[in-house]
Amino acid sequence: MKRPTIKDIAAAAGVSKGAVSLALNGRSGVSDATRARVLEVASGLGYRPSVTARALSSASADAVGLVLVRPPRALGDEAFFFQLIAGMQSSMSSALLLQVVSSRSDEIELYRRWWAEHRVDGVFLVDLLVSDPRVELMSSLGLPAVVVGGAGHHGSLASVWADDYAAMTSVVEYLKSLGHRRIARVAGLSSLLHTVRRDQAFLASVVDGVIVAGDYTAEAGAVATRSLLSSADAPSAIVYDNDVMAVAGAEVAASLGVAVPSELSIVAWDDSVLCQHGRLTALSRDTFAFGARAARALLAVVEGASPTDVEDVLPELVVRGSTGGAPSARG
Amino acid sequence: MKRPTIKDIAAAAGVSKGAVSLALNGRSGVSDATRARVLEVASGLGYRPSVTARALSSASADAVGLVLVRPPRALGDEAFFFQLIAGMQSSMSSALLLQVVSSRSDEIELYRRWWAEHRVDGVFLVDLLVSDPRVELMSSLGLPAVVVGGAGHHGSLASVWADDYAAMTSVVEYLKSLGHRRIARVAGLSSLLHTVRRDQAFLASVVDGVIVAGDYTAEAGAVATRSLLSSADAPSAIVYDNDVMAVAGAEVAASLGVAVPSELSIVAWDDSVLCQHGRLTALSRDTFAFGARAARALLAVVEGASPTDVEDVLPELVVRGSTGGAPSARG
DNA sequence: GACCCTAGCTAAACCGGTTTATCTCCGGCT
DNA sequence: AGCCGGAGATAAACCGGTTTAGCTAGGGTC
Repeated sequence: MKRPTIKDIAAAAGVSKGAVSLALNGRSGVSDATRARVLEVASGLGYRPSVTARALSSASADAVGLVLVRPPRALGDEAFFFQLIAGMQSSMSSALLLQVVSSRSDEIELYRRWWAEHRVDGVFLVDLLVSDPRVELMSSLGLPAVVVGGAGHHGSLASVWADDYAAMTSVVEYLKSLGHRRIARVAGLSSLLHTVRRDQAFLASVVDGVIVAGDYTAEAGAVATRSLLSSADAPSAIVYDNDVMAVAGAEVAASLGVAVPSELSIVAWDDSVLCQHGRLTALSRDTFAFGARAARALLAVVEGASPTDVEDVLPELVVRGSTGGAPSARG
Repeated sequence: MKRPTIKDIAAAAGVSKGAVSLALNGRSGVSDATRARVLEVASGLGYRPSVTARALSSASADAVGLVLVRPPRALGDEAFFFQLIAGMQSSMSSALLLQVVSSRSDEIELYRRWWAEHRVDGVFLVDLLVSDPRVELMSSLGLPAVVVGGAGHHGSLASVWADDYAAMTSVVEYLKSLGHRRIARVAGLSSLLHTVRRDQAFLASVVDGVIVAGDYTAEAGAVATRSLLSSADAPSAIVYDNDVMAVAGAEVAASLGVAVPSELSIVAWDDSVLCQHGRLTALSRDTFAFGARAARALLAVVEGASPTDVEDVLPELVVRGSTGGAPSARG
């Protein structure tokens, strides 16, 4: 069993390969009559162009790429990425070439390869680093790319981003309005750009703050929480950088006999089923829509549009049962 | 900026394209001296073969495919698939071509296309239907494939599967040993093969059972639970087909004032952070390892090994706080 | 009627590999 | 000396498209 090629169409329609190519791609150079005949023959034979062959002659590859740098085991728990991918897919007709690698250098190498082989039409850049070599790489390669979730304005690349600074400020202001003074932040990986942004915003608006490093795992959330709550000047509120750490923190608090929210307020960054069920106040954003927006931005760039910065709507604070007035403010 | 091609290597080494190809692929036909020189030149120039071009001449595409049929929005909540994908990636050096489509016919069309274009070396088949046309399709196309999570023994295809029948039986036996007689099952999509298998096992081992259809969403879990608990002969135990429905069910029970586990026992199929946090008794399997196993099976088939059936370890029942003795058995 | 243009098409090169047919040279055997 | 065989290499075809150069026929212009 073999699928028809452009040669078969040509033979069946009694024209040359070149004419078939022109006809199928809607380009001038063939008469309307010929075009019609070719199209008819093509659909009659169930013809589908081979993206592989097409990519070889430097046209579209009909796929976009996404490389994730991460220990694979850890990936499965991060609903964020799957939501994002699902959203991307919803706005793309092409396929997504996904690969998980373990080091940043492998990632760079992979992007180079994909580019050299016309394997993808463009790529998404996620987990932007503070000074990310990929931005420069994309520009020099001329590979269409969109930065997802950076801080906006990355060289000449398109980007889709959310204002983490403003979001963090709003969270802190909310906690301050409840009377909290000593507030802790359990941060994400410090190499990531958005972590730094959130750190900055946190320190700028907080009265008496402390930042503990974390890595998005439940373990990190538990360890950080335990150390914070057992210190002499324990905070009355903790802001976690993701849902998994927040839930782990809530459990540690419970096990230490620290009541939530009367003695400790908890806020999670990124809402999820986990937060909903744990009744945690969370900073919610529509990751699916975010992914869809990123996909549209990438497709636009691939099609030659000039790169734009799209700012996502500000995440919304969903107040549930895990936040309340500061202990001292209640007397 | 342009990457070196095989032609550049040939020119630099002073040999023909063909010789370079033979040398690089370790095939006979060139002398050791020539081979060494070619390899040296190639690595000196940082040469990487183009998978695109290679795929065109009917060799490896260096990618495997996975098509998910699903409304994209729903996808993000299914941690199962992301875990699976993460596991697959951990055992593969090649990329994964992922596409989400909305209909079964689109899925079939996509597999045909990918095959026709040598775009993938093989594919994973998930969500196997009761009588699935894809099995026949893969055989007729000669496209290497591995059935993931079916019932084992699918035509001539390799498969990686878990014994859902035995697993369901063990769950029911466990509940029976606690004194439960009237047991309900909130099932998954009835078109899926494993749903049917679980239905059969459930009905075969239960004393007084009832099955309600669901679709893995929290809404379905809530609706089913509400209707079960408000009926005249409410069950004393419910087995849900996934974690999301189980958690939703637990919340409905709480809102109706039905105590868990004293008045109602709950078991979830597939463990997750959600179950851990909700203290739900769950049937746990290592989805990540499952994915890794599937990837290895696919690679083996791609490399020409004869298809094998790999049975995964039996899911293990993790007993937490949501199951206990039946009300009547306690007096 | 000679000339030029253009529409419409074909032939051929090209993309970057693999594979096959062919050609040359050298050594061993009788 | 003559013949055969095989190693080592090259040229060329091929995969399935795109793209460019070139050819032909018909119409308009002077």
